[in-house]
Amino acid sequence: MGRDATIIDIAHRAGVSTATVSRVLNRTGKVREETREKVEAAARELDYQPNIVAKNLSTVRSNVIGVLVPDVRNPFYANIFVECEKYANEKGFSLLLYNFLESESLERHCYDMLMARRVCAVIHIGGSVERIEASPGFVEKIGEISERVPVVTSSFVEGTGSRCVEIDSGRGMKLLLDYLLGLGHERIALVGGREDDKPTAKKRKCYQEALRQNGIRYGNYYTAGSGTYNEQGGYLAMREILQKDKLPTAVIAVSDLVAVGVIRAIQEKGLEIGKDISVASFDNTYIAEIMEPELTSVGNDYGVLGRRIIDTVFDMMDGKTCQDFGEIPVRLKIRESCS
Amino acid sequence: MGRDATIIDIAHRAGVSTATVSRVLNRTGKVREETREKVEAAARELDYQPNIVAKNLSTVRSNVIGVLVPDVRNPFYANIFVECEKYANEKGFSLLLYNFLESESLERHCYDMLMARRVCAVIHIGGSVERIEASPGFVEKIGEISERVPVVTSSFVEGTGSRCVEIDSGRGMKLLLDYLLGLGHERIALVGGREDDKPTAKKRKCYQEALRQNGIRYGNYYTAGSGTYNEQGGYLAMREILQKDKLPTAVIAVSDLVAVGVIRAIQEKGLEIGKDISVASFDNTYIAEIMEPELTSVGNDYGVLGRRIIDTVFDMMDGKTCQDFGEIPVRLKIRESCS
DNA sequence: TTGTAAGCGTTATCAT
DNA sequence: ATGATAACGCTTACAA
Repeated sequence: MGRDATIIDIAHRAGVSTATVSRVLNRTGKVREETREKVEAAARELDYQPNIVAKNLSTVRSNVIGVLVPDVRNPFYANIFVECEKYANEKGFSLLLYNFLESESLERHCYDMLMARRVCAVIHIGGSVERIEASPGFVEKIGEISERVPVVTSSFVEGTGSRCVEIDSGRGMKLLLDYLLGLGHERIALVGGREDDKPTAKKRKCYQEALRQNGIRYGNYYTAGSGTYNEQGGYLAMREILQKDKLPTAVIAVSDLVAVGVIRAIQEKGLEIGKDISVASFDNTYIAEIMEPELTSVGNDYGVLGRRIIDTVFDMMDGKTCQDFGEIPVRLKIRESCS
Repeated sequence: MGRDATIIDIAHRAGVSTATVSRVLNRTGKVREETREKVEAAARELDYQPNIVAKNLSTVRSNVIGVLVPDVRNPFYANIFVECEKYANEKGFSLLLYNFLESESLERHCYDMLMARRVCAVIHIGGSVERIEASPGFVEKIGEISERVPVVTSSFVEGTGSRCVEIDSGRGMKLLLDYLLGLGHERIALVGGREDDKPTAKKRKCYQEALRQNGIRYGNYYTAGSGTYNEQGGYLAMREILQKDKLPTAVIAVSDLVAVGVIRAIQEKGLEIGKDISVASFDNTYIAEIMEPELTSVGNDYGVLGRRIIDTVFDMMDGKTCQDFGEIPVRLKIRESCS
């Protein structure tokens, strides 16, 4: 099994210089038609596969983008990843994925790995970038890195060169509330999410404002939901709520996964979803579709989110003075869990 | 923003040669304690980050492993990816993930990208490697690649240098059937999966054998399920089954996702899961946990699967004459969907 | 239009 | 124990 063919081999075979080969292969610079053909033929005959490692070293610019997410097993992040991947691959970029699994130290370590690999950009969704109180050292780190390569995050990280692509969760909450209010609900609970998380904070703020504007005050159904975003968190939070004497008629979960737990708690109590208590949530992942009853959920189009993220990365790489994108629009998908 | 510090900078600062710096940084070769300290200090002061690209070019051996899966949005693949990632990262390897999204041409293209990036190994789960009739050219391609770098697949690909790590779906089927038979079921349907897929074929074979051994013949409930592995496929297949005059008392879905569709069809018909018709499935992903009722499912420990895959990759890289691992054990997780 | 040759940041082989 | 220096495969001024 001989070593891979290199441009030197091609150059020899075609009787030209490596420079010419490079020019042909990359369609950069002028070459005579005849020469081009000779080179291309040689490349084909040798079954040439470019060595991107060498290319990257030479150009000091790799074409892999590092992607940091809490956990791809969560469909929300998987959706984002896949959509980003589609557009990135189209442009010849690959994605190096790291799951930091809720571990802050791992999250930090991932950054080191990304830098060591000289990724040409990093996309950081969730985790530290969404903390209201950034953990010490984190902002410095991201600031430092964003000086070297484009960094795109899911929330604004002040004092760094990073850009963010945010989902319009404020509007999402408004859509949800309008819908529920329109349905006649007045006792609406909000469940899940951690206290110090920006998207959650935004949702809560909108929630409180909207209720106030409608002259409703049921803040007592507003709960931290054990600070998590998973089923467990939703379940525990809902159990707590179900102990109160005056139950809500509707509950909004900060994510589909949380809603799953909420639903479980409600059903366990012998109540019926969409009848005794309506449930709606954020994200609109496939989880919402497979539940029974199907979940009414508000979410963004992951295709446009992915494209925006990648476009932002490219704009930054091109040195364009791009500002943060406006928030990604969301829409309400009405299914069966509310009435 | 000055360029990154290189080992040359460190060498200057520490007053030694780059060779020595390299030896210190990689703990390879002997260096005087004093020298070591000087170098380490210099590295620290310059905030040195190794350039893995250069290292890879120099060693002709990258340390990223390419991972090919149909779609990480499917929790089954996401589980595998995350577990592989854990062990790989531990050893200083990163995973380059590609989703080929059921597209055979994309699958092929992914291979080219992986090769161009000089990944040091490839892990290929699902898709073409599981076809009974390999698509033309595919075996050649994988054979060719497996001559260059270790290739680990989820099914045996004959005539190539690849190794496989298989899940013991035969045993899984047996567990499921024993359980169901023990519960008194005799009319057991099998739903989902494509005709020309090895794991599915294996399940079907075991299914038929086990039924025959028990003197049961309900092959008429055995269906191709529209050839898919998703909810839609399960739904359609189950609808078909529900039109027959003699309904099965239990159905086995080839995956949790398929089971979701099966359940939907059953409930739509006004029947009750676990009472009128029992449902069980393969994979035991979190989907099985969030369903209502919770799904009885047979699956493997993704932690051991991931470790086996990565271990196999390492063994192959070390040139160990490793044989295929025996099949990954599975176990039955009994929940509420059967009775 | 094409060629020459100097990097890109490491590693690893020889010397010393 | 350490230092020179030739790779590794490609890009890209600069020359011709």
